[in-house]
Amino acid sequence: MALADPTRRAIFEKLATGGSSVADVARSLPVSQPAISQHLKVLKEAGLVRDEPEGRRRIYSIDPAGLGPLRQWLDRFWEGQLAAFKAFADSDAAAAAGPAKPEP
Amino acid sequence: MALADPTRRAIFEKLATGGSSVADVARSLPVSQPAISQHLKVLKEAGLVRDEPEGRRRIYSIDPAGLGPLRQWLDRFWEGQLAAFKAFADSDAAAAAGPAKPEP
DNA sequence: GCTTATAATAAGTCATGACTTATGAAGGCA
DNA sequence: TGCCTTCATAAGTCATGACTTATTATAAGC
Repeated sequence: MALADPTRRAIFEKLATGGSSVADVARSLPVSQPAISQHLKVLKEAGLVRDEPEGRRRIYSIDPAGLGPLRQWLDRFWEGQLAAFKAFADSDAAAAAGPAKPEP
Repeated sequence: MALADPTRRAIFEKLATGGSSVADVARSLPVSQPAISQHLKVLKEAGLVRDEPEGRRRIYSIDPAGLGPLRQWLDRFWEGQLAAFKAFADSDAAAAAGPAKPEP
């Protein structure tokens, strides 16, 4: 998971507010510029980020094409949780704790 | 993030199909029993899993009380993505690529 | 041409954490 | 009580990866 690292999530959220140059991202975080470049490389390979040269700078921004697969991934993940909840609802523990939700 | 590790996700998904003993989980994965116990400890501290003694075994299962916060976390996270998408929709790149979604 | 700004790569350090084997603790059963 | 099963903890190994400094490449301005 490319978004497991907190620094990478911070970079991602920073870019969520709009495209930024590498130096701009580096200034907003307590890490060096090469570290930012390395993180951006990972994010780019994961399809979550795109870059575009602008003069001698390079503007990074969220890649909207990557949001779809990410969304699907999260949805699939969450379906697992719902299945788990259903398994719980059908279990004895649910009866003991009191039903939090009526059976559909 | 307690679910960053793939082994821990496998354990979580295993428990999503129903409560299991530690040995049962260990049999379903190519890691030793102590490793499973250590992972379960992390998941338990994260509030994602609960345990209950049953005889000399210990049954672990998804903690439904932890699903709410997890859901909120995912939702907040995804809101960030939507904001990013909106930022993209308002940008020049969106105009160049063609609007994927009309402005609300 | 040369210098400066910006970003990527190289190379290496270091902490984190996932895993192992060995051992201890506690419950069920003869 | 002693034995066996089940799980947790201790202690240590080892790989991964996040970070650093140093260097290289490309674009802009003199």
